Amino acid sequence: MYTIGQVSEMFNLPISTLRYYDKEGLFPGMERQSGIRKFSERELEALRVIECLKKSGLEIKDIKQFMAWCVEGASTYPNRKELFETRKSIVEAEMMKLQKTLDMLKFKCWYYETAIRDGNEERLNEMAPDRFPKEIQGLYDNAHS
Amino acid sequence: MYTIGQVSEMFNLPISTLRYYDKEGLFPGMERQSGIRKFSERELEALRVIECLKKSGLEIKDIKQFMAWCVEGASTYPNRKELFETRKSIVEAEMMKLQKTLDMLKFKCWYYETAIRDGNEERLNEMAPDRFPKEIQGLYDNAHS
DNA sequence: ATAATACCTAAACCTAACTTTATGTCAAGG
DNA sequence: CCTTGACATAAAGTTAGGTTTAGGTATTAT
Repeated sequence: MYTIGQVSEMFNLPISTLRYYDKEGLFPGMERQSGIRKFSERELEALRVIECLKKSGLEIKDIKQFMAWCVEGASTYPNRKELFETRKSIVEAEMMKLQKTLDMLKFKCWYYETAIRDGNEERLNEMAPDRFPKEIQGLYDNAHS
Repeated sequence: MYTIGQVSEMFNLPISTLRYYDKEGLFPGMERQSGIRKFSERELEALRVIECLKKSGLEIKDIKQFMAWCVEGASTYPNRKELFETRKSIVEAEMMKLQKTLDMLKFKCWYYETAIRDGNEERLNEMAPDRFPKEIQGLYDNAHS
């Protein structure tokens, strides 16, 4: 059993955030001893799931729904599975977008390295994309597709 | 030359967003004809960079700074290059975090598939992580590291 | 000529996810 | 005893990144 302060340290989250999560119903049925929250292993796992679902773009109110399903029991397994399948697809799509972003950033790094070497952007701006070095062309194409 | 409505369609961005970006100084020196914005190829490329930098987590005010550097000329090439290098590192770190998130989501998909087959979570909850199927163990380890 | 469109501005409004503030309880140490 | 530190609550405040509203201008179609 952990106090809010210990959990705050363990997860590197402000105490105010943990209290906010609790208020929003993200720890249904958390124990208390004379008003003081007692975080058990169940709440720590909840917190891991919260961080995962948040990162996947899920809103607090929908995380609350998931936690409510967990309390409801075996009948909600399909709901929970579908939720994770959906978040998985969303994160996969997000990673592809981020890869494009990354390719654009790498292209721009090359662009400015070249501009610094040249002292200006004239040569770059007159260069057709198919005259870029081959690996840069790949970045450029992916970033602009 | 394009009107704000055309650019809105091309980039699938609300007109209000384009005007907001302009107000925030993200299109320095954009042309106007009797008050009406004229988006040139320069602004379209700016917009591509804006979307890229936004996705990398950069704030509007810092994107404005970058646009100001572009106006300033060749002396700011090093600043611009460093900005892109930094964003690149940040996006790379972000992708690793997202990969962990994804592994957690995949693990949970397997978990609920199994729970549905078993009808309950008892067997799962008594199973030590090293008894998970091999590919699931990999996901679990990465997600919990 | 009038009505629909597409543009313009300034300023108010919105939302999620926290964070801060003000106030209070309680246990342990000096 | 009294101060310090960790906990508690309710309610107000914050922030970024837009969006909406209210009011106006200018061009085009009927």
